[in-house]
Amino acid sequence: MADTGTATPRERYRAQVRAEIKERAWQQIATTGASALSLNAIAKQMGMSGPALYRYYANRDELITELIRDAYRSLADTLRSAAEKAAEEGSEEGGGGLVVLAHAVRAWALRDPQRYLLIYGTPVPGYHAPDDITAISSQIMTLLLDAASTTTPPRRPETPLDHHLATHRDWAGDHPAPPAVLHRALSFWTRIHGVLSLELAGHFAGMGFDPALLFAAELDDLPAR
Amino acid sequence: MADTGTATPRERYRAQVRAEIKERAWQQIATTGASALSLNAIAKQMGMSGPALYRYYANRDELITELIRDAYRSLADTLRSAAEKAAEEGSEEGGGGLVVLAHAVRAWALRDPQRYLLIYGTPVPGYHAPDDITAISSQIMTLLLDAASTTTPPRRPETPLDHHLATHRDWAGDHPAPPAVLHRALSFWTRIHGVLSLELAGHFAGMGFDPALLFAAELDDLPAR
DNA sequence: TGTACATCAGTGAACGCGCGTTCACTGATGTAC
DNA sequence: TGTACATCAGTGAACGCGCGTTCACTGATGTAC
Repeated sequence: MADTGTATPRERYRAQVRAEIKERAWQQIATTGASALSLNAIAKQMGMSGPALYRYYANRDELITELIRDAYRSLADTLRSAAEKAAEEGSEEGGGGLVVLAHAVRAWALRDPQRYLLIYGTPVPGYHAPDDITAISSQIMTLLLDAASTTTPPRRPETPLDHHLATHRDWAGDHPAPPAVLHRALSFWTRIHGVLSLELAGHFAGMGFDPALLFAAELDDLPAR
Repeated sequence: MADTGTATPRERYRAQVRAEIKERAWQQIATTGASALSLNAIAKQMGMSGPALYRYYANRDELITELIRDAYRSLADTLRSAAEKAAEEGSEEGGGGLVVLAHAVRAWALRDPQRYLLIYGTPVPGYHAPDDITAISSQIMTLLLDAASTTTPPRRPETPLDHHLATHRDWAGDHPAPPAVLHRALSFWTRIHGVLSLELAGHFAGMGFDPALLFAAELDDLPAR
């Protein structure tokens, strides 16, 4: 996919088939959920026999891992470009870059709900993610922290959580954000997820209100402004 | 279970076995997730043959339905008794009864994470809940609305969400709560779920902070106070 | 209190299914001289 | 440009497994007279 220029025809073909397998896998996840992902079913859909897939993925777990990796990467890319756009426009009204980021996440999640749920939903039983995936997911946290930092410093008394976060900030790595910003980023993340995951899981169905407005309202009063 | 007094020995035995089946089912769900629930495995654990379970549950779906029903009922009971306790103590500091309710939900969820996730997590693929379950889940919403009503009326300008909720309140039934209270109840629900579901799904693992403090902080600035 | 019958729990065999995965093999595609 | 060989995609058969569910049957428990 990346450098098709230097690739041999065989390599190009391989990449193509791998891509199609993933595409079918996403379709299947969208209808039956991730835990029911079946290699044989994918092969049948592609007009191949089951064992043929083992030329492309060592086993089922490797395929799922690649799907999760792709999902994380796609989300990180989406956030990155949204952050850049926010920086260019210099839109400081409201919650700074965070609001732009939030709507980017929401759009990304609604475009393909199962992709969001594969990452942030109930974990696939018996599956454990490899290390490089946690690395990408911490990239995402960094993007959130950057965006949360673009607002003016807090003008509020220190909370117990601030105090706690000052010394419990493994997840922030060496990011220079102060506790109030860490709090802001965590609130941002959990509130977005709260609305989004209930919406995607269908828990607002039949309730009669527009989730988009609740989503926006939850962003309107993030802490530390 | 309810009236063992008037029950014949056979009825009592039946109820007992049904209860044990459910107990084993919960154990199984706790380790492998709900989508992997297997009747045969439960039977084996109980030292019976697989088909024997069909004396007690018509099929797998009926068992899952009962588990979900029990979970909803248990949550509703927990909320109800927490609300009563809050009313007795008359604890109006902080967020009124909502804070008490929130901690009741959190304790309930942590006691058995998979039970919470069975209700509010990613839906079990291919399963659709019967009507009486939505009835219990709307009881829960009513309890939230009651608790959200115990605080003083809002002193803030009307938001777009308030405006929207004034005419989009199917879920509130004939509850007399004004839009600001509806907003408060929805925020309460989604924020609780945001922190709790990420925590239960293990997404805070390795981040190094205490989810309880974030949970408390999210309740500290609910809207409409 | 004892006998005849009905009810019901549980068994074992069986059906059909789909799964992940392995293995030996065929046939096409690319590579080296 | 042509031949000999290596690489690699894909097949079909097979293994072992566990699943939900049905069915005819045994044996114990309760009920009616």
